Amino acid sequence: MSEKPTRGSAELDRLDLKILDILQRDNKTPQRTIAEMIHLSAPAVQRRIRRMEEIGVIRANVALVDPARVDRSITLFVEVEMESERAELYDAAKRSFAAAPEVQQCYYVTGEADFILIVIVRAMSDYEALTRRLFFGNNNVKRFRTFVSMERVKVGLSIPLE
Amino acid sequence: MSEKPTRGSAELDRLDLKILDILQRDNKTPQRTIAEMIHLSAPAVQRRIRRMEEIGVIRANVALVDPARVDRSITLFVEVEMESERAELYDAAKRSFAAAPEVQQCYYVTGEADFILIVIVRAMSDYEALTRRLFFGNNNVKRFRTFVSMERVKVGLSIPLE
DNA sequence: GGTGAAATTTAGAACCC
DNA sequence: GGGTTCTAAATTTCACC
Repeated sequence: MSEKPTRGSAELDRLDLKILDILQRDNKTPQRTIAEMIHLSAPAVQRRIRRMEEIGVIRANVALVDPARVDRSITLFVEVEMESERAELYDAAKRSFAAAPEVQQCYYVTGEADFILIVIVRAMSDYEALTRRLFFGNNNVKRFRTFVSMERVKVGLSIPLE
Repeated sequence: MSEKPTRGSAELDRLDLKILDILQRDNKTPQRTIAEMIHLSAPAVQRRIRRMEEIGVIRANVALVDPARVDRSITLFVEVEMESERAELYDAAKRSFAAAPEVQQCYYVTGEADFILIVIVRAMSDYEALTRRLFFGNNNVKRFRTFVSMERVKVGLSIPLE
């Protein structure tokens, strides 16, 4: 896990965006096929992909798993409001949230809450245990509100590119 | 008296879960390497992956793109509360939310809101335009609250397995 | 950025438990 | 039914222009 030293070469042209658009849908698409789609040669496509991986535009290549099919059917959203705004306490909370495997995503936000967590668990009892650990076990957590997902209307993890 | 093993559907054994655990981190991992890691042969791994793709356990294989690096740096969370609970109106709202490219994820939830949206835009002006389209343009939207992400503390790529 | 050949990976068939 | 060893096809990778 090394930091990326913001190269000046982080610019993406239209062809790079087209490649990303394809890989966001299916990163198993052969470079040859991509090359035909954007009128380039396969090695040129390969070089662009490698560059985007190196500079961190492409964070990872992953398989998306349906939570319901692996017995992790419950998705929850949690708004967390903190008591004190001291940086050390915030950082401690961040670390504890990020360390929990049930916490799939965690964002520090502005608005009527301080953190928004997306939690995936097998059963509500697992969530109850998590709340005791993360929230009731932290004096700096003033309040939290939970929303239980009943339906994933849209799951797209891809970012709209033009 | 024969038991119904419900084979061929969604039964996953420990080896399947181990494979998923690997592919969720890096789906470019060669089958050969996976095979070594879980002490199996490459074709066996290949058959298991193919099966999990066919029955929908693996939803897709994608590249994860850093929004900030493609000039889509603003992530927003929106709680939407509806006026009427009529199914037709809900479905219409679902469709309009899902159809918007800026809406990366949409969930139907229980709690003090009806929908939670995760929105990614280039600039706040894009979000303002989106609110006019989706919320102010829909009489059935009673209220919505927006949270602006200031930091991605944890970016959930994978579902915790095991 | 393009062209070609080599190396790696994936896909498939035959066989065994 | 699932696993293993083999071979063939496809893809990625790396020389070079």
